[in-house]
Amino acid sequence: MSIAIAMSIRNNAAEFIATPPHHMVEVVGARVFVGIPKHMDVLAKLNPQQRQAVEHGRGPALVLAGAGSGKTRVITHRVAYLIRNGAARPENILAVTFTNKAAKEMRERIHALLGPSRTAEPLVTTFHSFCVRLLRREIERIGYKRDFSIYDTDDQRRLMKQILEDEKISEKEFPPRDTLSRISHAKNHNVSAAAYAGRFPSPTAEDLQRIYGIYDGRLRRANALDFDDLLLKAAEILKRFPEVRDYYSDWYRYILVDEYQDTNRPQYDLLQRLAARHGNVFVVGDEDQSIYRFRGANIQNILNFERDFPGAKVIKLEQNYRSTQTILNIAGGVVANNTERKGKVLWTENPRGEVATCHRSHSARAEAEWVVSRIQDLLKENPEDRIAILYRTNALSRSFEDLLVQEGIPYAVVGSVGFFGRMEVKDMLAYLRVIYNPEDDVALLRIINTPTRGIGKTAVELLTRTALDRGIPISQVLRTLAQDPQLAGRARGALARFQEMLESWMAKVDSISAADMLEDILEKTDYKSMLEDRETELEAESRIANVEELVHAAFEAEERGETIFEFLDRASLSSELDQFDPNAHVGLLTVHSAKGLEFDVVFLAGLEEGLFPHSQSSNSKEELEEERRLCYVGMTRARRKLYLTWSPFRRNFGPGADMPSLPSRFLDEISPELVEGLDLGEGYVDEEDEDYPEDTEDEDEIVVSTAGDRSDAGSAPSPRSLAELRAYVEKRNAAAAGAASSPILKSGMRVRHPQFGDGIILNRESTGNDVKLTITFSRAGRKILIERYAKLKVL
DNA sequence: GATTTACGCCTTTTT
DNA sequence: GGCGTAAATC
Repeated sequence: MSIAIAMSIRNNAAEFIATPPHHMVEVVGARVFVGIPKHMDVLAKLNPQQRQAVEHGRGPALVLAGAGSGKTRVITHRVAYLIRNGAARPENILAVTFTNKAAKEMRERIHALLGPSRTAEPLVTTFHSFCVRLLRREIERIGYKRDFSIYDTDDQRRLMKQILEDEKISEKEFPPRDTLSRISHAKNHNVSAAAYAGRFPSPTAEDLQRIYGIYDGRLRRANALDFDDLLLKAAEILKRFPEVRDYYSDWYRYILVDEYQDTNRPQYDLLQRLAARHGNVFVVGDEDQSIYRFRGANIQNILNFERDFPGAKVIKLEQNYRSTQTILNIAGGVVANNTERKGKVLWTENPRGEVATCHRSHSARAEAEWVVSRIQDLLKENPEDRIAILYRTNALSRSFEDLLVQEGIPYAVVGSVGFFGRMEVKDMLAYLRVIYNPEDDVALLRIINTPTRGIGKTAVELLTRTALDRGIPISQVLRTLAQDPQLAGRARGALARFQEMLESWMAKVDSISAADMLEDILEKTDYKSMLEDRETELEAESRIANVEELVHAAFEAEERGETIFEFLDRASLSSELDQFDPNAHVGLLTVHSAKGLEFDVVFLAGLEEGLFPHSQSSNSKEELEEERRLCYVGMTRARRKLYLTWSPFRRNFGPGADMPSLPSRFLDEISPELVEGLDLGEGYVDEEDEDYPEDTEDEDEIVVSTAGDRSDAGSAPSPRSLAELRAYVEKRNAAAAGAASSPILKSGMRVRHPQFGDGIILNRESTGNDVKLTITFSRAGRKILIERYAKLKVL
């Protein structure tokens, strides 16, 4: 019966939306947009166009906002304006972004505008997060249970591999990644499994259609949704249940959308339906920054907005506040070569600024050396600068990272596996998922023998086969099989022990917190000892620390009053970009992940034909235009100075690997007078090459002192792989942070916390590996913190 | 069942 | 060149 208990709806995970007040419509019905604004401060620092956008009344509006023109500013100010003028109560405003990072920033800025004493907050969130919230409340209408799981790409891949195996389909013929991306593509275009072959004819369409159908069926049976489903199912509910649509549409009277150029079909449908009752859709976007076509983003959404939302007001923001005129001219000159655009010309009152610098290197290594030495000079001159190295593909980060580590320059990188993507963290979360949604077969298979507990391949096959034949979840098969006398004793014993463990956790589902549950899982499974015998000490340490940090995160989530599902949802929807430290002085990231960010100085690296534009995205005009927009996005991240680097002799793989590369065509599209060093891009071999002997840097190889410094993170690195390199950096940083804040804390001490402010330690107790501190903060009240993670400063 | 070796691939990826 | 997966070993 434990399964039945676990399936019952816990807490009030779904009660995220307050009941709408009866007088809501009256509030909104008042004419609030005429007359003298009572709150000039919200409008004060806006230019006329921004102000016009912020003050827009009801009905659809499209703000075409060029790079650096105050896009976020317009949205945040408009939210504040609507609230201040009484046009809407905070809780009736919905602002949607694409990234958690953007949502967080927006929330903070709105908060700053409105001040603290608000009872309700506007809902500022991502599309996916919004859908999850809606689904946790409404999904039973379409036959799922409220405690559904969210399948990330890794889960999807596991499921797909399982399906291919069950169906005896070769992975060679239908590579899981590829197949999934086709399915995703279909979903992003609102094409169901049943309609697949009709809409996307191809020699393998029939097979794909079948696989797609099975995949969807399996998801449903696992009570699971993939990322695309989150949008699709939410949109479906709003379509099929007009009363639900009207409820949400009445509730969210004002809808604001950031980065509208990146919306896809399901997102568009969602907006249409949410706006059904009022049409108050205020979207901000820039067609020149549409760079997610490959993920289903439809640039037509922004190009056709006026057609789709009749009577839409269109406002252009063309004044740029970020960059120098030179940088704008460079970027503008490149993107002007595109045809699929509405056309904007950015201008700025900022100074003309320095010309950009183009530099050609004889190898990737030399490129990195040049860039890093420039960075050292720049930081010497302006230590407060924030500098970014941007590149088209993640593979390019390696040479820069190597050198930055060697030179001891701290940097932040997007592109490694984020916290919630770590194997050990995912394992732990999979345990939770099974406990809270026992139908989640993918999660169950992930942990059934992790750590190993004698449930081998044969046992697992028996389980999956039976589950498949009978159309029931594996957890149910497990219960019968664990008691089946026909099963060999040893296997049965292992299954029974695992089953009992699950049973005991499921029984506790309503009585203990996620953090306690995780602790219990760690203890019963002895998970940490599995991590202890890893190849390197460094790896084991880092993995164990991650597991502990997860427990801590669950603990903190609970402190904030989050439900277990809110915690799990956040884990599912978080990305490594969220962890990128925007205050780092040197940032390494792909141009894609740099969108929405800005830096004082930008190095745009790897500007070669085949790399940028990428050879695999140069097959059509559309693809090439997207590459060009990408280049535009990269260039416009820079405030003050832009560096462009390329190398004809980068080691590249695939066909034509040993051919020298030509400089990127985007370099040719820049007016020569705006860039120094461009002329060097003419040929790929010239006399200067003699000045660059290969591997001049051998003497820089720092010899690791061998005298018992194994635990010392200060020793020079000799890591082979990127992962090792990053683990090393992580440890070095942790060591530095630890050294800076290692005073022994005691009860009665006054401390300062970065978020909670000043407080006094009431109690300090050890619990196993952790030291828990009870602290009363004057501002934030009483909190319980883990000493290791709380970044406390003794006062 | 775990560890080792071989093979094949190789964009971007807000969620 | 390096990584992840898959068969091939111990």
